[in-house]
Amino acid sequence: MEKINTVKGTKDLSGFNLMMHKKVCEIFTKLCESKGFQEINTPIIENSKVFKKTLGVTSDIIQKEMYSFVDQGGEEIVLRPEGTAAVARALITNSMLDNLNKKFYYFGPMFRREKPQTGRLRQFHQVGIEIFDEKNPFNDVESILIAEKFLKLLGIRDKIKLEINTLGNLESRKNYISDLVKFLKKNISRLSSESKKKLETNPLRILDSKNNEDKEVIEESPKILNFLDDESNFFFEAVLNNLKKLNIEFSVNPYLVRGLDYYNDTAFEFVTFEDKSQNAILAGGRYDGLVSSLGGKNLSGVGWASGIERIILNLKEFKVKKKIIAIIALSEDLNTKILEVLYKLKPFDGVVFHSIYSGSFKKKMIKANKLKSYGCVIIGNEEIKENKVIWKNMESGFQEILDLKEINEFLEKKIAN
RNA sequence: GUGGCUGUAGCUCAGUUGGUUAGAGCGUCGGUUUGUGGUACCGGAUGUCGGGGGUUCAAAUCCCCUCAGCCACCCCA
Repeated sequence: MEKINTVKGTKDLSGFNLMMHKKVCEIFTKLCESKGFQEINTPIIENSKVFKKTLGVTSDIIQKEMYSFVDQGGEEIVLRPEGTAAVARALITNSMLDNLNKKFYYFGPMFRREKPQTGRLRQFHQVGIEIFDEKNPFNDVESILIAEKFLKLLGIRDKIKLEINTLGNLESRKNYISDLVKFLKKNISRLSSESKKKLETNPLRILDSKNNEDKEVIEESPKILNFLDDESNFFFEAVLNNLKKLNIEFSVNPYLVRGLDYYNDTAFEFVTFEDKSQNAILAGGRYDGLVSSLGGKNLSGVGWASGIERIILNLKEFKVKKKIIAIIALSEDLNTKILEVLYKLKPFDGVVFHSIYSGSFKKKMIKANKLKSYGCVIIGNEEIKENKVIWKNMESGFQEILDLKEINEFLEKKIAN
């Protein structure tokens, strides 16, 4: 029989891996809830317009990475490649633009048809936040602050640096791009062939090229910071000053740009220090035009998204201290009693009750041991006649007998230490 | 999408210039008799050598194609 595998770039999640996943989401959820964010859960399939109208026709995502299909009703459907545009769409769909609280968080799978590598999958998972509001630098800082806190809670902040830049408002950016293009055209012979193409389609992206020849040209090229108008400049300074006051470490990277069209002004990235390919752990920025480009009112926003798989790559193993308690009976005719006990037991935090039904008694003990049980509840033929069971501490080997009636209270004490 | 590397039991790998029934460690399973695990000892099982085709008397080993993973580019979280 031919073995059927997962689709390229997708993974089954189970066991330890799944647990890490859930842990990241749990930390994220708790943090966001405590800071007044509310969860939003948008569908995995969307009308393709949601992204085509917002991400930019020159972006790789739109050009070649979206999973799309025409459904039986003739509608062009895509598997969502990212979360921000979908959340913005949801606000419009559900008339939430005037809600008092427009801070949202989400997590879930995203889909992009890329060539898979470590930290780059076709189905990957993101957590993210969005703050929709008037354009206000404090929101930019708050979103960065949440990111900062999130990475700290995960224990990976020290592996990661924060880089920040501004793309300026539309006006500033337009002026900058025209000058940049002028300069690059003069030096076109020195550019890589990739960058030559981008000159026509997406000149800003030339700035973060890793090609050495490009880098030389880029160093000499005009800088966005010199093209900011007063408004953009004031906004960026406000963000930076607040970060400084809050003792958030960052460095301004004038070559940091965004791949998606809807971004303007603040752009930031949390990247690992190691010089690897998939080193952006968390990235975001401000988007003024997003909501209106989807037909909503003129409402600005700022937010970020982070790849769960990339976080996990940097995570030291979480220690899960789950205590396993095996429930076994001396003979198989007592298996019904196991079920009785299992049913009687109340759930304890961090405790897993594991019933074992088959094999000789010795086999069951071996199995309990292999499960790394903290203890065993043993149902013995003699003891059960008096409604008693045996408790065995698997670390010390010490055994005692207890009343079945008091099993919850008894175990509560045993588990506590 | 482009280029490079890799692919042998569940896992980590070994496999000599092509040459008999493809190996090790770990894990797994069974045993060392009674209502008690861990250590020790003994024993068993497992592989279409990623898949397909070709060269050859003979292929895990050479050639071609393909798939998957990894690394870089690209892109991005």
